[in-house]
Amino acid sequence: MNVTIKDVAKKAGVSISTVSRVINNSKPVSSEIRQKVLQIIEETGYTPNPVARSLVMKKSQLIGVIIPDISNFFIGEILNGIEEIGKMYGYDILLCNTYGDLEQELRYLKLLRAKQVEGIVFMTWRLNDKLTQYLADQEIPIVLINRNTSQLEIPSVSIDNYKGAYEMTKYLIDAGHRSIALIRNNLDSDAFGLDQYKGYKQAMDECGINIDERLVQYGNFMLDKAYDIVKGFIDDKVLPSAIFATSDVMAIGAINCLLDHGYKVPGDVSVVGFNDIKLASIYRPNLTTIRQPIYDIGAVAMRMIIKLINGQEIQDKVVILPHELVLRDSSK
Amino acid sequence: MNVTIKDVAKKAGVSISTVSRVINNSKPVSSEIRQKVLQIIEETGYTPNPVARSLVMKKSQLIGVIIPDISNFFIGEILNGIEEIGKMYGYDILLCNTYGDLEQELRYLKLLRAKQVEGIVFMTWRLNDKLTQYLADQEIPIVLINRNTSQLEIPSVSIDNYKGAYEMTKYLIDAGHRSIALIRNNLDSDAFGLDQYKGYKQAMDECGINIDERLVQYGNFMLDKAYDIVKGFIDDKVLPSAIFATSDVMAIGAINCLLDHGYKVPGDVSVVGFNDIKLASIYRPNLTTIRQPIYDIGAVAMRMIIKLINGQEIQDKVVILPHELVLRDSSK
DNA sequence: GTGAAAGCGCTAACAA
DNA sequence: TTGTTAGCGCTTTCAC
Repeated sequence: MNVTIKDVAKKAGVSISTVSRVINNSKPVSSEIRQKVLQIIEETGYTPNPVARSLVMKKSQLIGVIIPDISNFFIGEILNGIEEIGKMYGYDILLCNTYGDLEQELRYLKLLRAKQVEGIVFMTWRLNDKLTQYLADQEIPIVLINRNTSQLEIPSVSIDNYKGAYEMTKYLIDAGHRSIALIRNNLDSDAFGLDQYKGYKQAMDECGINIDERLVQYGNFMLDKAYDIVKGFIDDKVLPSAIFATSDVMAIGAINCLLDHGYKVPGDVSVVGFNDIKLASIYRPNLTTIRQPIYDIGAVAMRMIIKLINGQEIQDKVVILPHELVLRDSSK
Repeated sequence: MNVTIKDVAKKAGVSISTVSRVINNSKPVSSEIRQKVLQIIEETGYTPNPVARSLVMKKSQLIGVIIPDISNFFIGEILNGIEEIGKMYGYDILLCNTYGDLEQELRYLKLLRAKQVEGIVFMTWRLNDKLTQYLADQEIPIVLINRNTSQLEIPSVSIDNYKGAYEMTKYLIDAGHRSIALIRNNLDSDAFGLDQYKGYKQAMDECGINIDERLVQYGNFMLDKAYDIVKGFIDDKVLPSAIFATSDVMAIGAINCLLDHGYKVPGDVSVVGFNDIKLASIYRPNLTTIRQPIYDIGAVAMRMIIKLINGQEIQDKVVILPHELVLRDSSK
């Protein structure tokens, strides 16, 4: 059996309230007694039981983190940010992997509340109205990652996907490309995917380039899917001079396909990505991409949650972090 | 305020014990009453408070997972296995990221016990005697990942690193290579690194090949480090015909360096890795490597912990999963 | 400044 | 089969 507050009180010859007071510094305690208690705590190696504490205080020092895929390169980096800030403030992380399944997401949202988590960092591939509404209705703080729900003002942190996609497309156009494929995700309910599409369209429109609908495809974040799409371009003889994939992983899928079929990148086709995950600069050719401050996204989200938990004021509920066009070797 | 067992009892006109019984199926309850209670639970949306439950039962349905780096490619895949099995058995995961720091590891080990986790899955880069002893002394189940501590018989799951390294080296030798560099990790306290070295040495010895000590270097799992090591080979004009890196990431670092300096892989130098992370077959050239069943390692570890928690018998405390030599395009 | 006692929401003897 | 009651380990009034 573990040592409890009772044991400490008995050994110190005081009441448990007194012990509680010295642990929490909640009320003045005469310094002699305080010393004595501290000494006993030291001797016995007593640690307050967080579960009991949770029960009475309805607090847990726990933050729930709901994500669609732990092994995803992008998410791993975000988690680092979340974890580090959490640790800094003494919060632990209850991790929930949903595989993007709505059922799971709702289940976890419920479960986490039951587990007395004090806040939730939520990330999903697609955000439909039902989910948004549900999130908005929660009484514990929730911060969304990578999705801004402009209407309902749920706290969120992301980059400006519209601008990012616009800049990338503009760069490609300025480099002389006229036929530019877009491999985007296939989730229409997904605000950021839509934003990216709008950015692409805007740039194309501004420059008076007609969008060839055959070149706008849904890749659904998957490497293999992107590979197949490019294979389709090749088979259909509509291979563009540039391919813009809205995730680095899809860009790599595209390049792999081109390489496998004897095309040179960027010699024959320029391929660019989005996110700048670690892999983007590991892979050869290095990926031209839009850099998101991935670690910071996690860190900022966590910082927000903690502020929210403490009832601190936050200026902007919707945080937009800066992005950056990174030119590397996969495009020209 | 949330609805509690009391509320349900009152509304159903029964005692809280009865409610508890229908929730847990712990004792027979007449079916009329059961129906009534179930109905009220449905109506009110009542969920038992796990914290209160934890307190009284000293159980939490929580398993602590201590790992050195969430964003590591290898670990992400392991976590998938852990998570999925955990979910299957109703366990949640308390995630702890240590960055391989011993202090953190010990701190978390303590913290997790205090949080009433029922078991711990532990993974670290290096395992010294102090830590091993500490782990062996814990009274809650602990399963080690990727390290087998033969002496103390702590439950663990990994592959046979000795054999894996032996087979890989043998393959290289059989392919005609005589100068084979080994880029290993630099942690001598680390059993599996040592095993890998032994496997390499054994194969070399058997074939009567002298090991050129200049070609055995410490890469510490880091891509950049491996890159620099190969740069060193080039500068020192001791470039071997094959490089065996004990992690895929290091192998990729090596290849990148070779590519950047105008060498062909595998034309000029064969490079092979270890682990077979997803990246190994995404990267071009595809990596020849030793495949570990990464997902399974996590899954099996979790399954073991759960058995241990339930006091079930487990045949082998030290589980060795099968590995496999995967021939791809980075070697010849 | 200190202690007694109530209670957080639940489970599990023990009675009935 | 059901209800009463005593805790689990802690914080927090409320007296003193």
